[in-house]
Amino acid sequence: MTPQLPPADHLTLEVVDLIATVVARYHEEYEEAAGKHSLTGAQARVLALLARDPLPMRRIALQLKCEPSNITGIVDRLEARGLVERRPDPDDRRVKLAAATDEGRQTAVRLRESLHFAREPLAGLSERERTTLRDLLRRMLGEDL
Amino acid sequence: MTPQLPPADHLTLEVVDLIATVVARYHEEYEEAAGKHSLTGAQARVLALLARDPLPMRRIALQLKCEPSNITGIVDRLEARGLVERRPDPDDRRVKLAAATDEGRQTAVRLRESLHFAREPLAGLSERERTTLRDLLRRMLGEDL
DNA sequence: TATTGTTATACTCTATAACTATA
DNA sequence: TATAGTTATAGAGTATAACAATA
Repeated sequence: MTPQLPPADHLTLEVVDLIATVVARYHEEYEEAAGKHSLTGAQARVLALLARDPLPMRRIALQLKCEPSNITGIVDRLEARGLVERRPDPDDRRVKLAAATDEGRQTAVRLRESLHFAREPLAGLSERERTTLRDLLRRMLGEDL
Repeated sequence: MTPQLPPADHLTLEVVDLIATVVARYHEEYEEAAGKHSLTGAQARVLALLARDPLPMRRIALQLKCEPSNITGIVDRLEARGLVERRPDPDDRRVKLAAATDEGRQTAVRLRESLHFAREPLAGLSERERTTLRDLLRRMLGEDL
């Protein structure tokens, strides 16, 4: 069953609305930044993941919360552009490890640098305010961080 | 040119990371809530818009920030399910107004009620904290609200 | 038998360009 | 001629089901 919630007061609805705006703004900027590198959002997310560590295809699907069959195509397209490569896993010959190439890592870094969202607006807040914001967001998100 | 930003400090990066988590969480819940009503995310967003007011196709595209040609298909599918209907605009015969049906409005209400995100976690904050969060988010988002 | 990655299929969303009917 | 909505098309993401190789 869906948990029952008390009727939301005006203040809560206002905060929910602000969060929805943040979400919309964040997504626009992410897609725009990806587009500047001729990447789709999904490709950019996978590349950002692989820039940290090589991962089995299955693990990528878990991170993106989509079916493993979809990852095949996304990695195919990244591989065709030389940003990612597939390597065998020495421990399990069923597994393929997707890994970012040097060029892929460079692209990931430039992508992250072009993602100004939240960084630019946060510059308008004092350190004390940013700390408050951090603590409130942490409590909102709960223990599972 | 992309505006130059000072190198981000640890605190700022942490807040950016928390916001990214909020964004991811919000999207998961939105898609899940839409799915429970057999709607895609795009269909749910359009339905939510039309539940407030009838809109010309063009205006829907502006709100969703996509090409007008895409709206045709989305409204087609909502119309096929009886959630939305197309009406002529008496003032301009080129324009078609998309409007939610009674059933569409009911679905929109249930959709919004099943969107617990941000409402549930916010319940853990005091009114004073929610006010602080609201003010900080407002300042982050700037004047263009 | 179970698991990993892939293929095949179908649907939706997306942008682009061409078309129609109005203005 | 300009605009609103549509159609046609192609590419990408998504889920489902079936498959080969490996465990």
